[in-house]
Amino acid sequence: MTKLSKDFYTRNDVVKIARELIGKELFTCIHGQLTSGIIVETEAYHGRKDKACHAYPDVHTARTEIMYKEGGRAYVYLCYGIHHLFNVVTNKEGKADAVLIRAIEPRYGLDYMLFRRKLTKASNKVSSGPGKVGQALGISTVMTNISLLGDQIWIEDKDINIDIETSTRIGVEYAEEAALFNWRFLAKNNVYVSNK
DNA sequence: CCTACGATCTGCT
DNA sequence: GCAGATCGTAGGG
Repeated sequence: MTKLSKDFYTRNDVVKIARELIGKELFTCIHGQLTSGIIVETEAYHGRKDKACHAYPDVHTARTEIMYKEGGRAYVYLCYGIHHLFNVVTNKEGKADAVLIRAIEPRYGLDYMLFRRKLTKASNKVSSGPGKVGQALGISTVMTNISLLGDQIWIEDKDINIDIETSTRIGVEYAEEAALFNWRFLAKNNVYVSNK
């Protein structure tokens, strides 16, 4: 088994982890249904130091409390009332770092992902954006805080090598200087990365 | 209690 | 290209 270990997630460099997650395979097994995809787009959010992060400057609420916990768990929240966005919590307890998974290239269980997405034919519409990833993999806010070392959501290293590009993060124009950080990572020339 | 708005997506023009 | 959907979260009264 090549499942990523707690040591991978608890390191003190969320930007590096966001880059390293490109090319890893994200799995969910929900109600017995196994689905997976290669991660092709991520964004790093750096806790209390990052104006784009929900925990900035030191916000402790029922929602954000999950990000302050030890790395290696899921942070899932509802965006625009509709979309369930999946993040990987990283670093030690108290830091509130997380990586948003923005796009995957489907691998296992494509038919079931199409069903969840209410689509009939395969295309990049299945998983080319953070809301789509959540829906395709069956992830919802009730799964926030679950361990990534368990058997519902986990990530495996398949030794895949991918050319990586960087850019500024999407949808965080309000975050002043933090909006300019090149903390978005994407697989070069991959059709499953999100638009814009 | 009440209000404003968001780490988005879709459908229509 | 743009408006509408849709509701939990956070902050203020």
